[in-house]
Amino acid sequence: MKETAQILREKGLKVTPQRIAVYNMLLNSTEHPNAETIYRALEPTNPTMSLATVYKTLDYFKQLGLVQELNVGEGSSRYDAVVKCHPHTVCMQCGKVQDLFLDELTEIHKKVKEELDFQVNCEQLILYGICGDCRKNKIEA
Amino acid sequence: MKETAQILREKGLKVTPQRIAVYNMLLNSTEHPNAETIYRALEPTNPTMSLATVYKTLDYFKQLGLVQELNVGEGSSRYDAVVKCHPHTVCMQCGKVQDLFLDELTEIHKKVKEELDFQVNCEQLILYGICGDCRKNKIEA
DNA sequence: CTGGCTGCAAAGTTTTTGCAAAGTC
DNA sequence: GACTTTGCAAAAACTTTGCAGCCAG
Repeated sequence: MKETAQILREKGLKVTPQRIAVYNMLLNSTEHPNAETIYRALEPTNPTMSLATVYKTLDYFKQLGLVQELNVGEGSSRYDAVVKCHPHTVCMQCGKVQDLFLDELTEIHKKVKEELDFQVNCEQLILYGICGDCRKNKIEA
Repeated sequence: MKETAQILREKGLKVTPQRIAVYNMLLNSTEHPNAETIYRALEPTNPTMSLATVYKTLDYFKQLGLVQELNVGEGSSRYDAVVKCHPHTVCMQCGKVQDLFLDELTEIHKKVKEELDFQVNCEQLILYGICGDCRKNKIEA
């Protein structure tokens, strides 16, 4: 696996501890954290880290295609280091956000192009519902 | 067509000029306005209308299923009086947001249920791209 | 060194809240 | 008349900005 430092350098960014920390946190997490969550996770190990830097860093990363911003209807944006367009499920009970990969979407792109003359670049599909765990807990309760 | 006043009454809401105005504006527009836009559109005819009331009204409507909130990645939320879950296209050039109806999504719901044990209630599919008009203008320019 | 990066605090946006006055039923 | 709803202003929540000092290359 490529070094985070090298990836940043290739994108023309200076390599700083803050940037490495943010990117690694996103790579090693599946929870799609928001800026605040990233900040709080990194604060203990990077005592000088500031929330503004997290925002600035995420903004750079987003523009350089290193991360994807995701808004599932909460107040704040979540971030995902998986950059390729892919759907997400959002559990309306526990709030968990999970990745998902579906082939069916390419067909939809084609159809929309033909029928509406709309050229799709990227899509965001958010499936709201109740995850298996929460359904189980509901029945037990 | 059912009277707006009657719809509100059936939902257990008191009928006020502000609520009628907001709901009618959403019904008669296809632009998926945000709270600010609604407010500015109604201000001339409803001089006492306030932005806070627009927000409160939209919040009631959302909870009662009269409108749908839509976040396409701008700072603010847009609102749609078409309540049934349906996809939207967002033109990355002109910003236009359009409705779309696709049957393919029911299949996706079924697949996600079977493979991930995730029960989908509602989905939000946003297709980002360039609309026909903008592509035409680009070629001409 | 030098230009980009950080961290702070202040400001900007969007949305929510508290409460007195007004309006609905 | 009882109880909501409104509108104002203040506050909250999230994000961006300005700038002095710091750090990577």
